[in-house]
Amino acid sequence: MGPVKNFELARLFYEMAALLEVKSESVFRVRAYQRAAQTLETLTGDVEAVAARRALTTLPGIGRDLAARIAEYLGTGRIAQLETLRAELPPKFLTLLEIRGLGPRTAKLLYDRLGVDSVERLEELCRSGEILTVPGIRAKTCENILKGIALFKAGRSRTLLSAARQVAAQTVEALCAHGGVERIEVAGSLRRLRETVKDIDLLVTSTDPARVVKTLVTLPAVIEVLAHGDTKAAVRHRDGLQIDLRVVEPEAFGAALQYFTGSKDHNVRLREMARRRGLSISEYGVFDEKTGARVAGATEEDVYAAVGLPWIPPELRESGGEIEAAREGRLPALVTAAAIRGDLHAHTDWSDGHQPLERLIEAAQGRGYEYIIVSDHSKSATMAGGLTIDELRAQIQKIHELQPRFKIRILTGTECDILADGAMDFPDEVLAELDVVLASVHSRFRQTRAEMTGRIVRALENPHVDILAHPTGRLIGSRDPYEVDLEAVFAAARRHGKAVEINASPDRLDLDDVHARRAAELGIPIAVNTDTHYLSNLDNLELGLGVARRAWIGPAQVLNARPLEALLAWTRRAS
DNA sequence: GCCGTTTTCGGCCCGACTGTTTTCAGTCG
Repeated sequence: MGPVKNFELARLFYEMAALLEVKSESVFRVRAYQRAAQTLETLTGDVEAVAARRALTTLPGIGRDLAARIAEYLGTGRIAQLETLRAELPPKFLTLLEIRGLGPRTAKLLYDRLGVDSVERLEELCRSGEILTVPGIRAKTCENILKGIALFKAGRSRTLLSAARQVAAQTVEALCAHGGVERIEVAGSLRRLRETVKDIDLLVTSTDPARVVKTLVTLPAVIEVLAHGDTKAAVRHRDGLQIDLRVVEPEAFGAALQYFTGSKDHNVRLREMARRRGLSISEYGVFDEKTGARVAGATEEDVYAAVGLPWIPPELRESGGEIEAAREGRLPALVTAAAIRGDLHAHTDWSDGHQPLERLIEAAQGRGYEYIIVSDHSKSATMAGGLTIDELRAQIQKIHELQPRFKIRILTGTECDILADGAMDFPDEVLAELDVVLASVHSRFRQTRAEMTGRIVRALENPHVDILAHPTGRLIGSRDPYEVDLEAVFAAARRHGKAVEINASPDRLDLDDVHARRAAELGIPIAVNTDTHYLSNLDNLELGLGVARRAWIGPAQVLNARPLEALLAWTRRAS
């Protein structure tokens, strides 16, 4: 898969940035490495291909020197400068920087003075009190470091978007219930719909700021107050999420919303643009540097307009080319829920779903869909109650009987296992009886990269297969993607006219944003499916659409945004 | 280390809160 090298290099550049920061190198030099890492992380094409075209320096933030480092890595698998930097510090030193509240300065100070080289050693020194011998470290700092260590040990995992959305909704409701809130919005990575988030950013206008801040810090679900000022508070929620609250003036709300939505890198880019125009942007507004007059700030549209840009959807604000696209008037029109005409991945109690066929159909019709698939598991998926051929045929018969009672079109289908050798779990003549065939991997996850890639490519060669479901098999936070060359998989999908799925299950979100963007750029139709097992899962569509929007995908690229007839014409295509 | 609709040199985003400080550095977002 092409982006593997992109990500490897991004990680190495982040590491170099951290090492340089510890060495007290120029913050601008550090930032240059961070920006290059960011560029590599969001690059949808293959960095090796860019290097082959000798076009590395055309990438934003990558100049002569960093291009040379990239070329060095692609050529030799090493970066000499990085190895020199690593040699100057103990191997586990950088993990110290993952402790909240402990930055590069203090970590280096503790290393120089006391030889702190690991989290374990740091904890010993805090507990023994020896750390207090270091100038500038007193009891409070020691206490904060111990808290940070506890947090670090408790697990550094980020929270799933779906869970964070619930906490955010509850918190908003609680704040509104206790008065003082005029307007409240969720900002941050939650608003950008990142797949996981680390904290919840809330933005409020208020007639009584102190009251709102007070409400937050005293909420029963809050287990720790991290900061508590006049217009700002930060607390830890009992489920581990940090919640940051800011109270702002109405005339600055747009500027504050823009600022707190981020991403940080997007904002830096925007502020640089502003500087070049003699403007300065902060969370309080856009200001003329000469006169100090506020020129924008009430709405986000104003803020972007002040630097000559159209409003940019939050999902795109990842410094992945959106500012250039905005400047050139080629921002995509992103897919919305209104464009979705049906769901192409759903289960019933015929396999491992929890609702009868009829309930699924009613619920889908109730959502205003034109069509709903019934795609239960195939026979080899025994754990998931996969259907035998006879059962599948009985289900098809049942669907034909039910159809006249419903306006919505019920599509017959299967989520058919791709067997270890790439054969499909149902024979071709059975697959041919279905409207839509999903193919997916549910077993033998540990095959080699070559085996897994060949397995999936073979499945895509089957003329009856329509959609590759959850293409990488990852479960966020619990199971890594299986080893697979996605670039080869996408090439096969394109060659054989198949679609790939964005699976909207909260812990799947598979494809992810970067790979979905790549697939869509290749012209592969994208199915945004919920993989519903419980009826409430139909609401997960929003999460899948979040991924699609972050992948710059418009309605024309979404398979299940097509009208029924167009969809059926596509599934009946000659392969 | 990067970059240019003020510049190929001299800049590089902005502010709140905390803890340890008599004026500010570090950290975070």
